[in-house]
Amino acid sequence: MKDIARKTGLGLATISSYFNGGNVREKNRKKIEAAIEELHYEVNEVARGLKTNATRTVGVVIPELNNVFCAEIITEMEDILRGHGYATIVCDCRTDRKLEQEAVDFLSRKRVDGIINMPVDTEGCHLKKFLKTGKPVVLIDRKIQGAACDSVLVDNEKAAEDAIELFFRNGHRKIGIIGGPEEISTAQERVSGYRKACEKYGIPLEETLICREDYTIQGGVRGLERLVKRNPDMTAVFVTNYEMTMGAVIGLNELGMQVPKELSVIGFDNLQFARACSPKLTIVAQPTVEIAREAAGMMLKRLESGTEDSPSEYCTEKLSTEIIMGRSVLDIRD
Amino acid sequence: MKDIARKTGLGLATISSYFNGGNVREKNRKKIEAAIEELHYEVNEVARGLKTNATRTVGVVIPELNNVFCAEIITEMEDILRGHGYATIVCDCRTDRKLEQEAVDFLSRKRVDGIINMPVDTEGCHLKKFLKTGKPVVLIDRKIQGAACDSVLVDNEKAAEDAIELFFRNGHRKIGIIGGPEEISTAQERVSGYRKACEKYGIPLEETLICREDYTIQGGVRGLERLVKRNPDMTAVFVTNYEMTMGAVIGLNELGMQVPKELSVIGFDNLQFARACSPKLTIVAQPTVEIAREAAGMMLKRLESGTEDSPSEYCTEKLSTEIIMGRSVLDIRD
DNA sequence: ATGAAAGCGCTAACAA
DNA sequence: TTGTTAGCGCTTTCAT
Repeated sequence: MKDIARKTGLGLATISSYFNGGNVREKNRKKIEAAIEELHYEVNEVARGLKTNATRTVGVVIPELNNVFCAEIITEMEDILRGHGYATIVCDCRTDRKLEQEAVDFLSRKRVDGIINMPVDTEGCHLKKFLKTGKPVVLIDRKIQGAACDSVLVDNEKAAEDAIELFFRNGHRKIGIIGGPEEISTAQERVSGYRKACEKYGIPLEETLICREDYTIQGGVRGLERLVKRNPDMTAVFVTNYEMTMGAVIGLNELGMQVPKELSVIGFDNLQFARACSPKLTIVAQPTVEIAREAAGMMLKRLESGTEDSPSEYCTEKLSTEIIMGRSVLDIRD
Repeated sequence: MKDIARKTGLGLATISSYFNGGNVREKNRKKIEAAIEELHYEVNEVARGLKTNATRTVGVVIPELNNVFCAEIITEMEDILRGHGYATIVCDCRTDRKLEQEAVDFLSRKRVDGIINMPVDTEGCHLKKFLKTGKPVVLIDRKIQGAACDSVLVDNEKAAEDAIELFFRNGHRKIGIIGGPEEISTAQERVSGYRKACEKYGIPLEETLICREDYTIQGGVRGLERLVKRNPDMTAVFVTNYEMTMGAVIGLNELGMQVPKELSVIGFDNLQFARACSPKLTIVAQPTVEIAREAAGMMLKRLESGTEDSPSEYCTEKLSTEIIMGRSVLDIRD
């Protein structure tokens, strides 16, 4: 910047003013532009960030980048944030608490203006230090009890209830579920939705029909094999996230079982994958785009409302899922 | 930092030295640590970056985050770079040249130490300015003619030839191909590999068997429908990337066609998806982990070799693909 | 509308 | 080993 000041004979303040939309005389504007061209000048955001104490960057911490649900949300959020002049730093913590803590600390040292997080640590310890800075945090997908921040969630109990209801209406009474890890709130809710629905429809709860896996493809394969082996009379299975759904389909495939003749299936998320299954898979789909929009919107609101709001009014948005019909649920009513 | 200097009665340099692994007397080390704790101090990487003119951050620019091939590579690269103390800023440019240019410029202003890029602009215009800074660039997956940087590629011609050879050995002579966009080097190579293989095996080339789509799921659906309609006697199809493979499977599904009885198929990438198909899909798989390792390794080498190397010795690594057998290729020899 | 000067939080060269 | 000091590139009063 000094160079361009020298070249144009102007003061530093004028150049700075030029870059920040201030008033600069037409003549000087031209001169500055010429100098920029000649010197290949490019603003140094590092220096600007130091001075203004704002990096116009938001950090995103997620358990797995290599996960369609996360990837879809991030893609959309990034678009929106970029549209408002904010950059995004994505950190994938490999579903590891320690790496998650490191990611948040790293972003904090990089002085991001806010963090959007799909938490692995359900206690939220990793966010404590960052929250003390007064900068905003938005949680997505999983809640943390008593966290001082906004959240965007999905009605997971309802999602599971809808799936069980669909099975019930088609005559199923022996319905298995491949649930997620005990400590993740979405997994708790989906399994409790299953339990409540069974109760509601008078379906006897059998613990052998409930299995917990780890939200991975391999987990889905294992879960399906286990359920099938333990419950020869089971007629339907509900799988509670996308990776495990893919795993369950692989398992059925490798066991040579026919869907829906031998087993009815309702999966989770990823419409395109559902379409690629034969027959087309019926799924419960989460509104990824809306989740992203909502989260980005909340973050921008905090960021742009100059001063921090009163810390009491943290809001929690709960979105609805939707069943997308395929042909993987057999009507066995006689 | 000043606060902790005041609190401990030490000089700034001592504190700085403490943070940068210098020698600090045990007594003072203790005092500093106590002060850090008390003040919740955290290094300001923005300031450090300004001073040292090195952010220990590498930028990654890719066409789509929401793409398994990209996501797998990024996940692995991030891990490696993090292990060497480098952070990663990922920019998804939505397969848009303008956004790609903006992403590179953004990273440049953020003063990243290097950029890893899977280019959309095959001319490489977007990198020109950044390359002038003398900082390293590593290209992955797609080459750019005459670019002053390292590249990690895959032997795409060989990949296509292997697929066609497999079809040929199983008696197929009417083999369709769903190719990618004309301007992308991988797409060119995969189609030219197909042409060369046909020549080699004496299979007459028919232009109606070749269709070009855009590497998306919808493109795959369209391509498959088009090929099937135009070539009633076609017995096999080779699909040249993962998204289009999924699309082709969807198309086959929705057309109610049996694989491999009515049509043999070889897809591309994503073993898990191939396993989920029924029957299991035969695919050509790219070595994503190796690509990531190689790219991260090249970047680290440039970054850590203090001074820039002689600009002549840019290297290009070419990795091999592998066929993973499924049951989607029918032997029609009589 | 423009210029001079202070300072953001840190590192590094030099001196003690 | 520790302290002093200058300065990284920018923004921002406060004068002019």
